[in-house]
Order: sequence, then C-alpha cells, then structure tokens
Amino acid sequence: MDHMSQQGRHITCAKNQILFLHQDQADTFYLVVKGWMKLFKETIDGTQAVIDIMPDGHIFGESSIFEDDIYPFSAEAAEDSTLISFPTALLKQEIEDNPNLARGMLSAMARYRKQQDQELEHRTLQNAPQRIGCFLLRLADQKQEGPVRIQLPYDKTLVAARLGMQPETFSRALAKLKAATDMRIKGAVIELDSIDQLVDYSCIACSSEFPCKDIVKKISL
Amino acid sequence: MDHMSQQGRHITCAKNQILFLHQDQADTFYLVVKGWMKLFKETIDGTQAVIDIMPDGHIFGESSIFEDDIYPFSAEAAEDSTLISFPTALLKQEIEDNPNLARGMLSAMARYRKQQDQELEHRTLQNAPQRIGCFLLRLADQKQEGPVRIQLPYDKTLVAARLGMQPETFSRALAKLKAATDMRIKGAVIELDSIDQLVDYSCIACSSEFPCKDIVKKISL
DNA sequence: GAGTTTCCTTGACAAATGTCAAATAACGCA
DNA sequence: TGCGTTATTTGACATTTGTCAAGGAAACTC
Repeated sequence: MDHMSQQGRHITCAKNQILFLHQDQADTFYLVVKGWMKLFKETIDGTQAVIDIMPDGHIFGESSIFEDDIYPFSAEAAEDSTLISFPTALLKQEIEDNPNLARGMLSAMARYRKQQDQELEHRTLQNAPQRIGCFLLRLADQKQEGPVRIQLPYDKTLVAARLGMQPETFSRALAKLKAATDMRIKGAVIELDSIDQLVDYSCIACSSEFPCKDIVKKISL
Repeated sequence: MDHMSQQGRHITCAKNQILFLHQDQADTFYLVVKGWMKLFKETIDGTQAVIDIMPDGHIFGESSIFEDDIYPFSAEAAEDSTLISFPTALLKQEIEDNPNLARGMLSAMARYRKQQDQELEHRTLQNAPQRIGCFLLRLADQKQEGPVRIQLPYDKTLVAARLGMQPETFSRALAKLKAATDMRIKGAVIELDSIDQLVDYSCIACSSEFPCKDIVKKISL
C-alpha cells in the first residue's frame, strides 16, 4: 500500500463525466475517494446495464489485469467524485513480488464474487419492492435497534438502474414498500421505527439470514 | 496439480443427490469429471435460485476457503455425476506455498467474475427468448460456418432454472425463438442452417461482440 | 408392451414490469 | 426570486412473465 500510494494520482471527475469506456485499453485502475462511480455496459442502441455503483473506499478497473488489459465495463461519475489512479503495471508487478497481496486480492475477489451471486439471486427471487427493501437494509446499520434513518446515496433513477428496474417501476415499488412497512419517505430520506418490518418484508425472498454477511468492506486509507 | 491429485478422491453422485448444503462446513472442494452439478441457493419456502451449473472440467466449492469455510451455496447432481474431492486445507496450504497457484486462481476468479457480470447484464437486458438464444450460442462452436447442431446439455426444466425463468416461460420462449429464427427443434436437439440468425436475434441485446470472449475454459486432466 | 413416472407443452388467466406521455416537484443558476 | 433543467411521480396501456390446471410426450420399469 505504502509502496503504491506514492504512484497514485488524484483525479477529479465531474458528475456524468465518463472515465473510461468498455473495451478501452486498461493501463490504470482506480480507488474512489469521494463520490460514486457507476460501472455499466451498454448495447448498441444505448440501453444500459449497471454492473455496480462503487462507493468511496473501493477499487475498480483492476480486474482487467488478469486477462487482456481491456476494461470489462464503462465507468462514469454518478456524482462529482475524486479518485486516485494507479498504473496497472504497478499492481501487476506488486502481485508478482508480494504473495501476500495476491492472497489478499484473492480474498477480495472471492468476497466480490459472493456478492455478485447474491445480486443474481435477488434478481431471481425478489420482486421490485423487496429488492428496494433489501437495498435499504444494506445501507442501514444492521445491528441498530429502534428507529432508523436511511439516506439514499444517489439519485432514485440511479438506484433504480442499480437494481435493474425502470425509474417508474422504482417509484411505484417504493410506494408499495411504504404501504407494506409504514416507513416515512421525505425525498431521499427514509425513516423507520425499526428495521424489523423491512427485514420481514424483503428477506423472506432471500436465501441468507438477515444480518447480511456479504457486504464488502471499504479500504481505509 | 500433480501434488494435489494424489490427495483427490473419486466420488459418484446420483442424479438429484445433494452433495452439500448452503452454510455447511466446507472442508472439501470438487472437480467435476462427468455429469453436471447444480449450484443453487434457496429460501425458506423452497424457491430456488440457480447460481450456475458446472460442467466437467470445472471446480466448485473452493471459494469457501477465502472467508469463513462455509459453502456459499448448495450443490446437487443434475445428472449422475462423478467428481474428485480435495481437502480445502490442501489448497489453502498450496496457495501459501505456491505463488503461481495464487496468481492462477486470481486469473480464474477474474474470469469468473466477468462471466457473472455478463450473466447479470443478460438478466437486465435480454428477454426470455433472447436469453435462450444466447445460451444456445454459448453451447455451439462459435466459429462454425453453415449448419449447426446444438444439443441441450440437461433437462429443459433445468435450463429454464439456469436462465432464471419458469419452465412454462422457457417452453413458450423457445417456441418464439424458433419462429423468429427458423430453427428446427427435435427434443433436446436443435438444428440451424447457420448461427447468424441466432446472433442477430440475441446479441442485439448484449453489450459484447459476438464471438463471446468470456467463456470459461475447462481444466483438462 | 402396459403401466408408471417424469418431463414438457398448452390454455386461461393473474401479476409484475415496461413504455409512453404528461404533470408535478425539486434543484441549480443567473 | 424566477427561470430552466432535471428528477420524480402518476395515469393509461402494452408486454412479459408467472401461476394454476390439464393434457400429451418421452423415458423408465417390470
């Protein structure tokens, strides 16, 4: 880490600015410091599939080094963001030199893989309101008793895309969720007397026990 | 590989036999030699989400070693199958001792991750008939010109589950695909004059160029 | 080859989600 | 504050997928 951080360069990325495109030559990977980066792929007609939305403390674009040095998705700033960029060559070298790093990355990769499996499961088993509930639960402190306040991290339109649904569907599904769990919605803020109702509503269509164990942790600097 | 194969044990698994369950203690991982293993998760009410269906030459259950020694899914034989089981402890040790293996696994993991991303994209962008078309294309020899013969590798019911749809939907979607591409269907065998029509039909809703580059290769013994 | 089981298909209908258009609300900027 | 832009919601409707029930086809057993 120490070694690499010297080679890192700070970058700012304005909202909606595209950092790189799917299939671009990949000689750089990134750490999000502030903001949100949308990773997505799109078809010829412009329809997008959001792969993930990376929060601060997370790395992306590094997986390109294992295959063909080509980015497997496009990246765009969902908010004004700051990043640190690193040359992939450096990471490649470091993985060669430092077996610990390789092992660490293996763990991280395995964790990410589980999360993706979870994602796919949710697409299969949860309907739109349940997926939203699940998304909210993952934002909240899952140990907290009593009243909870959850702030949507980015645009509802983007949350919708992140969950693989249309904005209209999101809007209606959120209303349905609200009716089912007596949550209070004020713009991007959602308040609950307790998360239990949300758990009952969403986690019934999930294979895992409630305190979700697959949440990928941030890299702290 | 040489080192490990001495510790491997042959196992047979009859169709529908469960090899292990989600959350079981994981001290073994497996290589498929013959048949198909269904990896899935299920909710309390028994609804299943198929994560993947592993063909021969592929490994599963190894990812448990990176976290908590617990299987992240259940495994069941989709056909009478033979496997080789290995102690995970051995793999753990080998990863410690052999940086090359760690790097190899990193590549494999990265490849798998891309495939999962692809999977999620397909769920988002492709409808049922297109997903089936895509599934068929991935079974076929993608370089072949002219007539193609594709054999479904397992039950249609299972293919449906693999693609995240109900058997009834699969049946109707396949009929729709047939109508759109003049394929001939005889039970589990599908014949085409050329794959071009299938490509036109399915790949239009995918972000990647046709000869799919993300197909994970088999481990040959 | 008859009976049994499992798989697959089809019909009728319900529910979920997407699409298009319009109205409303929220936000940023001059 | 007022204007223009963007985000969100809502209505009406189309399409897709799921559900339930039944029938037909294929495979397996004896």
